[in-house]
Amino acid sequence: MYSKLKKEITESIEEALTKMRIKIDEEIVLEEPPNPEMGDISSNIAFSLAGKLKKSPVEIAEEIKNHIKLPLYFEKVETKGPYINFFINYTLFSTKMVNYIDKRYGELPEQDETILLEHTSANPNGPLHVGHLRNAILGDSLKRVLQHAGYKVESQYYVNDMGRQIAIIVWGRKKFGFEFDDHKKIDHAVGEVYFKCNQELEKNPEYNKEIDEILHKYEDGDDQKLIDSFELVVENCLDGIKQTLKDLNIRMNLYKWESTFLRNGSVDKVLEKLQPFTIKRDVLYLPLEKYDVDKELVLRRSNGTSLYATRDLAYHQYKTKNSDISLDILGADHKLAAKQLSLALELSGNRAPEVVFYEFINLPEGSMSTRRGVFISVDEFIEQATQHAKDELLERDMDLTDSEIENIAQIIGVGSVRFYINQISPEKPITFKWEEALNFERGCASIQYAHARACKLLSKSDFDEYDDVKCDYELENEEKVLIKELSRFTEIIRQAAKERRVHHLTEYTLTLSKAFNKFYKSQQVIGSEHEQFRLTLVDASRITLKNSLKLLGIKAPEFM
RNA sequence: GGGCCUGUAGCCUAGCCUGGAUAGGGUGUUGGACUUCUAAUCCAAAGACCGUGGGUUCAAAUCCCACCAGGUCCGCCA
Repeated sequence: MYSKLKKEITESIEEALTKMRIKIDEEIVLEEPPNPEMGDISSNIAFSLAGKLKKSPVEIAEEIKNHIKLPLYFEKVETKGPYINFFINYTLFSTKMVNYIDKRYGELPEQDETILLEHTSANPNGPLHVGHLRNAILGDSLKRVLQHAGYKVESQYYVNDMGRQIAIIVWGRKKFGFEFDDHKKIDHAVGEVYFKCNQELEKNPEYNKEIDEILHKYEDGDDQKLIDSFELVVENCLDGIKQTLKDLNIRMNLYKWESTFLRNGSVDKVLEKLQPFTIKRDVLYLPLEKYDVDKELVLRRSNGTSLYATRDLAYHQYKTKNSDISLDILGADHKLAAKQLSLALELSGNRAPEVVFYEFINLPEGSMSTRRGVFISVDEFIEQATQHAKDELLERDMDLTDSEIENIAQIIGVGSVRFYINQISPEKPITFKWEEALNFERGCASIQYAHARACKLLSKSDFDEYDDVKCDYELENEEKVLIKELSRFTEIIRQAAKERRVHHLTEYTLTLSKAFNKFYKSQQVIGSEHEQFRLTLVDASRITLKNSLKLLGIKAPEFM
């Protein structure tokens, strides 16, 4: 609705300018005045016309104001210096808003395009750690936003089963008899073996030859026993990872194994298409200096085996065929590789993916590494966050059963984990500190709390949707602010979907909950003479809060 | 050395694409509000030469250039 308000203002300004016989080329940009007393929406068009008309902006603003026909939902327009400020007619607008918001609020019209969104795709050589977390949460939240914005989205996890990492584990299990510890969650047990193998490798780098050999054999695909042992490692580890993803409210549509593309011949097909552009020395490579990339892309090793990039090329060819948009979530360290991949895809007649990059999450003492066994696992992070929430719940002594406490603590804990990641722009590096990550006040919990408060109010009053509620009084400031925030929801989703940036929504949800909490604190709902309207407003807030949280992959408890 | 990213109160962060009014939040600090729909809340105070220097502009956190600091990439790893 907010964008509709803006559109109406834009049109009325254009109309005024036409009356004044002024033509403009640029788009009319609207903004929000710094203070509600100055109005709700404003235009600074007078500035840009000043040079052209050789008049002072103040004069121009005044003149435009005098020609303006007040749009619907507005009650006043005035100038303040060079600014033209519009005031919303809240009585009218609020009536419209509260009746407009229903449980599908924020959904945009269906789009024709399907998006194949690849995210997480962590190597199955250990549990997900906090570094992977950013990929998973950014990816899943983006999926939710894009779906809400009308796209058909399929999420895929690209399973890297042909990597050196897996070969190392297979090798270590055979050579040293390392076994997965039954007492541990399986992905953690795999990670532990991986760590031990690497210690052996470090002691004796000669072993690397044995690993190359294993890798070569796996690629040949003749040794069924070897294939089985690769699959055992990968499947086991993946089981653990899937559990973690489930805990995070993430469901993948498909797990696509890297080896598929080698075994079904599509790797060879891509290489054929690229053949005119490649050079064969001892390796097969694609030179890219022409395209401003200094580093050539190696497609086959001198021993004839393929590389990650080769198989990824085949995977992206599959994406080209099976979707309209390929969207990848990648760490910023993959920027060069992604550029090479994109060029190779275009040369082979395929589509380059859109990529959302994010910077690393490091520990204060340095980067995380599964190989060195230095990392904080996502499981541990969730556990700590949940424990923190549980302590808080117990302290409030709310007469809940044990299972209710467990359940709500989990919802709050996971929510805070997701919120923590979503709140920070992806291009910003994060140094992970427990005290910051576990600090929920004013974060996710305050949003969930606002939602729970709304639910409680509605249940206490036996609220049952009223038809055609009318606002027939001068609203309090807190109500106006809340209404305005509610109306911005759709525009935020549109923007987040378009920019592929979820964190606008995080910011919005926080602002909305703050507006609701202020309203709640300052205005009586039940028993007030405006009870009917206010309850409807509470319900509209409840829905919008719930939908916003849902898009962030966060559950909204009805009490806490 | 070259490419990319980041630099906003003690700490964390939004705003930068698309330049406009007093740089928005949070945390921490100080003070205040539960006989009133849940105080994970609300109110108030203090705290910012927007990394530095130049430029463009009526107007720069925002655009351009240079520099400084941190991160990252430049594997026949993934």
